[in-house]
Amino acid sequence: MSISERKHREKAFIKEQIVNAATELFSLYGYEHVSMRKIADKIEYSPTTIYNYFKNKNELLFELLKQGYELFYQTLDSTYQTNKKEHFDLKFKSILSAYIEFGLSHKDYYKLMFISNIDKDDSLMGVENERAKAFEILISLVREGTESNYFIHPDERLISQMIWGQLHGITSLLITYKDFPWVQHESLIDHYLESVIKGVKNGG
Amino acid sequence: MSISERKHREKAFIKEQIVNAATELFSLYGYEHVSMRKIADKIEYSPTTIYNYFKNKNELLFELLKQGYELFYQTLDSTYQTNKKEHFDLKFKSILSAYIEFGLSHKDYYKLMFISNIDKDDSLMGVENERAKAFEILISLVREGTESNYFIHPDERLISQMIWGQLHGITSLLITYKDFPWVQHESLIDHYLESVIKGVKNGG
Amino acid sequence: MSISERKHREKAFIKEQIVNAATELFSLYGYEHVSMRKIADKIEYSPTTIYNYFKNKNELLFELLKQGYELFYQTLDSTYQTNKKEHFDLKFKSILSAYIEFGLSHKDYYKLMFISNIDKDDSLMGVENERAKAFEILISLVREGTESNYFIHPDERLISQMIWGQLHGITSLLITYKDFPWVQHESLIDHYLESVIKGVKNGG
Amino acid sequence: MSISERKHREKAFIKEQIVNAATELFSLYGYEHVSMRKIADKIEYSPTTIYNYFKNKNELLFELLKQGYELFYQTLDSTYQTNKKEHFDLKFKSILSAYIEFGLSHKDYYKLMFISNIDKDDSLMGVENERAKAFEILISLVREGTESNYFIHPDERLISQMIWGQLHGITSLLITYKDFPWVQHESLIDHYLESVIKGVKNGG
DNA sequence: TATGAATGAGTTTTCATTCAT
DNA sequence: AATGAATGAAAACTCATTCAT
Repeated sequence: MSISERKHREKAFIKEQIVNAATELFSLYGYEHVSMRKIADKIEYSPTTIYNYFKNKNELLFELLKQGYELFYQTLDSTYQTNKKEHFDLKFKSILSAYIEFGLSHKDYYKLMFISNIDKDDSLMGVENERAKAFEILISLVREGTESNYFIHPDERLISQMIWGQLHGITSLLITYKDFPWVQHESLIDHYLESVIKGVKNGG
Repeated sequence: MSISERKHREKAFIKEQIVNAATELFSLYGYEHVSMRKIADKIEYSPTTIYNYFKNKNELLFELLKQGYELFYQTLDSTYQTNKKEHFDLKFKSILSAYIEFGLSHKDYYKLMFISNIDKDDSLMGVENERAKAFEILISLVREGTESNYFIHPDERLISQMIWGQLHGITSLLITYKDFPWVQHESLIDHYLESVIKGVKNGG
Repeated sequence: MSISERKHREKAFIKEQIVNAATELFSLYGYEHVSMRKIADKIEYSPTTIYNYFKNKNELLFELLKQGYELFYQTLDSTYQTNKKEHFDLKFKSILSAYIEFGLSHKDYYKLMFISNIDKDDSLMGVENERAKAFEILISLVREGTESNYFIHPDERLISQMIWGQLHGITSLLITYKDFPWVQHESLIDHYLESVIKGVKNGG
Repeated sequence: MSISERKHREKAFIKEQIVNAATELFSLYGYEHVSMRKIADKIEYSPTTIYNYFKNKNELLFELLKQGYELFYQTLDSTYQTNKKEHFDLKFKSILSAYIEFGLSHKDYYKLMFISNIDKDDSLMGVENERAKAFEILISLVREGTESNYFIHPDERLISQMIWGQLHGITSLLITYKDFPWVQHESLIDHYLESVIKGVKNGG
């Protein structure tokens, strides 16, 4: 390993530390309530140091969201690849399931990515494209379904938007209303998915 | 109209102005990003004046949420009353429709009530009860359905939580992602409702 | 009683109420920590009303101090009158005792009059004269003593200033350090007075 | 001098500047009337800077009082050490004299330490112990006196409280009533001390 | 590269006071 | 005489950010 490479890795490591600390704190207390100092304290660096890695707080958020969307994409994609050869029913359900699973396993990211309406700087617009890449998986799967007349409606945009809505609904509620008297999570999600599929699937 | 009554109305009017300005600004920029000064500027009063009507920023939020939940309740209840005698299918759909309609007609309120995860002061706990009252309508309607074996599952809590999830999903997405290339709203919502009902309704 | 007299009395009554409330609150929480609103609340009038009786907060303090000095004067004077014919020893001691007694019985006043260093508006200068009147009693008594060579020093100003210092010392400490582990108050004061007298009195 | 040491000194220097400015202003106008901005203005820094050195206004007061009590202790202790071997009369008088001297030389400190009744935060309780340390000197000296039957009363607590009262009396009056027509200071204090000693000393 | 020092802009809130009625 | 409404001024404090080293 060359010297410059080692330095590069160290640098990436600190950056990663910062992003991790920020993700946790942002999710825990909300973006607005987390000061640069608090992030710095958590990783035991000075606040100034963060500015050596990120131009400002917003860029830090940007990086964080990029990683979130990347992880989101990886999650959906790997599910997709794993089930590629399976029957459509299974493929479809596994993707829906993966979406919810992602949200509940990475509440921090999901909140920042899909719930919080953070005042996006112009510089933040970039990440929207990242999100699109992940959605493409869902859309192409739906397209596959429409082609074989699987869904109640032939418009793939309509169907995928409906599905996104339903997936987002339960995911965001479970995250936001942690203390609501939900029925048992697993059972709720199971029935929810069944219902969603029943709702969009052709026939009865 | 007596003098005291006029005064009372004036006072109520200013309070209303404050709440309206706050609602709009909170929803637009987020509770944290809206200062008392900004609210005051909007209604062209001094910041101090707001404190003559509300003890502090949190109480202002409280009032605002209370009004939101009240309106939410009224909306659902009037829909319920209107369709009381109708066939269950119609009754049921009209309530679901009313929920989404409320969210889209009062985006500001909906955001503050169901999307923003505002750090609620203890003093704010009161409004949670207001919300419960509104939900009671949905729940009792679902109960009516379960009694006649309308739904795929006999547990009214399960069914109503699923329905809330689905309603919240589309409503919050449409509000949060205003600029997303949605298919035509009306058509989307129509199909969405059909799908939700198909998904939870017994039989095929 | 004429109508104007009744009105005059009512007016005086409210003024008195205000002064009483203010005295209590000022002493309890400190002049700076008592707002006009708090005084108003206590007497169940509006803050504005106070301004119908006093030009501003400082004038209210002025009135209050005036009453305090008046009471101080009355206390010393009545003690003086009562013991006029007594032996000098007794007369003298009773005045010293009355001073301390006044302080401890009217901690509120004493604090405001002799301890707090309130930023006296020019308008407040007037009360200083009131205080002088009260001191005059002490001084004239001391003068009587010096004339009969009672004290260790012939200068009546010197002696009375020394005595004031000693009286103020114990009085202010007992008021300010309420929680100090004092020996029993009565005994402390008794011995204190004995000591003061022994200290300034001629002979042994 | 190493670089880190220089930095350390600079930091200590600014802290000292802040404390000095605060001491003077607090004493002059009262703790409540001095804003962080006013202190900052005096030392020509921004108000924020003060917060880089002290957590808040109360901590600044705390530091200041700590220094005051430390100086108080040093003053009494060095007087005590210097006169350790002297005759009790001299030793005793020199301590009394040192107390008054301290008050008049450091009026600002004395006011804040013994006259102002500042609403002490819980965090401030610590300094009370500092004060006790200083008093210990006076008390132990008195104890020495009582053991040899020097005083009019065998209770060392009684005697030391009486003495404190008398010392505080003249000191606080001279500080508070700067403009009172005092007889010549030096002479007043001399006679005062003589009188205090005569008052508590056995025999005549 | 890491950071200590510094700050401008902004936050919520309190208060004495005025004015029209 | 009493007061509701309104406000300018100021308070303590926080924060993202810059700069020199």
